[in-house]
Amino acid sequence: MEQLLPYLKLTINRKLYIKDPESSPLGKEIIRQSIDLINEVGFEKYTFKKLGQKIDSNESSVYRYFENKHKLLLYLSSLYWGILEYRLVFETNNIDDPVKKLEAAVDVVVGTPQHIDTGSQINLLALRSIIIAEFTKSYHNKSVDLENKEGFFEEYKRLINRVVKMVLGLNSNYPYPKSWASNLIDGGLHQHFLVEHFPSITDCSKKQPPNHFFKNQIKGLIKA
Amino acid sequence: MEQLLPYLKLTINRKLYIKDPESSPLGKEIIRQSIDLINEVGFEKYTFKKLGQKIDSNESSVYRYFENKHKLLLYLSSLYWGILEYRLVFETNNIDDPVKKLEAAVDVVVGTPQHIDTGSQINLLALRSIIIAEFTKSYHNKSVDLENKEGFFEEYKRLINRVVKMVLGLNSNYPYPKSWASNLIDGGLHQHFLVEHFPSITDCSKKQPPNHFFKNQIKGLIKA
DNA sequence: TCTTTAATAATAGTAATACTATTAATTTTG
DNA sequence: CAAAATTAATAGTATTACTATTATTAAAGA
Repeated sequence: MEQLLPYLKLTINRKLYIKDPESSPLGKEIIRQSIDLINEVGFEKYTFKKLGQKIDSNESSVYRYFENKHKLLLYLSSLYWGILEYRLVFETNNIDDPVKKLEAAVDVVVGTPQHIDTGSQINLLALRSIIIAEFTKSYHNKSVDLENKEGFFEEYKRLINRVVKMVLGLNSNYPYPKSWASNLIDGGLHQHFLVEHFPSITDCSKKQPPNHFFKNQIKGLIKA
Repeated sequence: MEQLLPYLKLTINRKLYIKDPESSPLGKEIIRQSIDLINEVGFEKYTFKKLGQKIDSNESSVYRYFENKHKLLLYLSSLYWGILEYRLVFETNNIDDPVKKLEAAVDVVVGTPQHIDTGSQINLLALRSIIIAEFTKSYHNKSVDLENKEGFFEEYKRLINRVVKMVLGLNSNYPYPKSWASNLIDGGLHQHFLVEHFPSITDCSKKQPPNHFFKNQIKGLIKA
């Protein structure tokens, strides 16, 4: 199992929270309901005040868990990528054929999220919607480099590097394994977004989801 | 010349501005200096007040041109995509070989921006930096669908659809021409961002820029 | 040239946001 | 059961994204 399980719970960078939200019912409620609220009103209109009301608690109580909403978004993102990493390793572990392995990886990484028991019950579909709509905002700012140094994007990068290995397992001479993998993650989110909001510039749809588009590229990868 | 030139100046949606910034020296200064200022401090910290000071003018004067900074970002984006569309048509017009044509398209669309005379002198490299860092924010919000209906993303979609035609010119049976083209635009920006901030998850660099990565995919497109 | 109009500048003000600080009430734990 | 930790409630601050009003300057028409 590639010593993975210890990650899932543990790797969310401690600097992302003040008090571990997994350590109390209020903390878990903050996560659960933040996902719903951000999904509902969007990250810009989401405030700790509104969240406090929603969870029958208080703005200042939320601030005891998270320094600010930006950090909370980074936390949710890490959670999402962590869950995907878990499923990625789990679901590709026993596949030997490198093509099938990468196909399975694409399905995990850009396909519909499968439920997984993470202790607290979170709405994974809502979480993915948030990631699709808001993840880019978490790094498109002037403090990326600092926050990257602090390790706030480790889960994200680790996931990508797992895909990179699978691409190389398919064709060790392919010159763009990292770009292909990072484009898979980012592009997967983007195609999902287009299906919802800009259907005229994507061939993907509910019936032909984004993972099909990327799996279609795999044969090209072998020869490249 | 595919009746293109009339576009460039004219197509920026009138609803994006209150008073056409091209219609006065102050307006042109607003655009020019906004590009510099956003590039410098980031879109979040960019305010009309700061801009007013920078151009030795006034916050309220800026508001006479743009309803808010979100509209200004949409304006700058349309300007950028409009310029690319112009160059795209111009530089691929005389190429018959569909592979070479698409390669040229990729170079225009994700390569380094070439200077073009747009009347007012704008810093195209700075504008591209803004697009790389901020364009996704212009549609990742709750009003996308409305704003899309209003035509605020026409330049963007038109550019993509021009690339779509070239992909189909190469292989009319390829099932994902739109997704490939939209992924080219979005993924191109993303790879540029990675080169600057997350070099560990991209194979691209200054020497091996993102357009190489996408041109490498073209052969796979023919057989797909 | 004078006058009207339009464009711009200056100032002030408002509602909302993203917090901080303080104190009070409640829970947990040793 | 007392001390410590957690949570709730309230208030306050700096900044932002505007709106409104008035004053000043420039341009354009008669």
